[in-house]
Amino acid sequence: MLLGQPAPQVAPRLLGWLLTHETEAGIVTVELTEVEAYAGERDPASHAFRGSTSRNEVMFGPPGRLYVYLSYGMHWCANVVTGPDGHASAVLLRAARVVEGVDLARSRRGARVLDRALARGPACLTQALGINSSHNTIDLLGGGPLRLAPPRSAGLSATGTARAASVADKSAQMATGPRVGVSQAADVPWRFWLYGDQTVSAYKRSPRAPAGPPATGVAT
DNA sequence: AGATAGATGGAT
DNA sequence: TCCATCTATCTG
Repeated sequence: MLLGQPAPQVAPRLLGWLLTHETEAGIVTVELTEVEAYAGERDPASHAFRGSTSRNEVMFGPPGRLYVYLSYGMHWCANVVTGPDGHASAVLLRAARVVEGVDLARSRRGARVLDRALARGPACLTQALGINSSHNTIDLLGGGPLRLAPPRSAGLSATGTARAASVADKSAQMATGPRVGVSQAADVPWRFWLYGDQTVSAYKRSPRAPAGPPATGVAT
């Protein structure tokens, strides 16, 4: 199972995956275009670096669950928990394209927000989907109102070969670079995004990060 | 107990 | 560039 692997391995493969939230107001589905990997206890930038707390507890559980936390006291950010049960790794969902429910997403984000900016940025993404703290620990693979699924192109017959072909296509357009807003371990290229995609958030290096490698590079 | 940095986004 | 103002952690 893909999500049972460490976050740096899972993150690039989640590009193009679909996240759907169905509520009484309607359905919004997004296609992930930008993610970041956080490797848990061994990663100084991870919320789990200093062990389990009431906030990050879900990260230590089984993969496929959602970790929602409050950022800077006002924004919700969402992660997909990865790795085996007991290992706290997660993938932060940074940006996505709204592919279903554009009107509902805009009603949550603001009338004048451009389509491509509806879910551009981790907090915008959760707002467009209507995700908040009440969704923390939800199983994204459990067939509930909030679900994560592979790209449609990967398929109706979700065979290993079909999925592998889709991932290969994605990797051709994928770029990697340092994580955004992270001062620790700023040298690891654990941000992954679809190269040239207009829904990817603008790059900003942490003001405290040391000088490092170039911000972007197309993956080979 | 108080200070502060942080996986931010939007207005000025 | 500044503001809003939650959490976990560090400092006195």
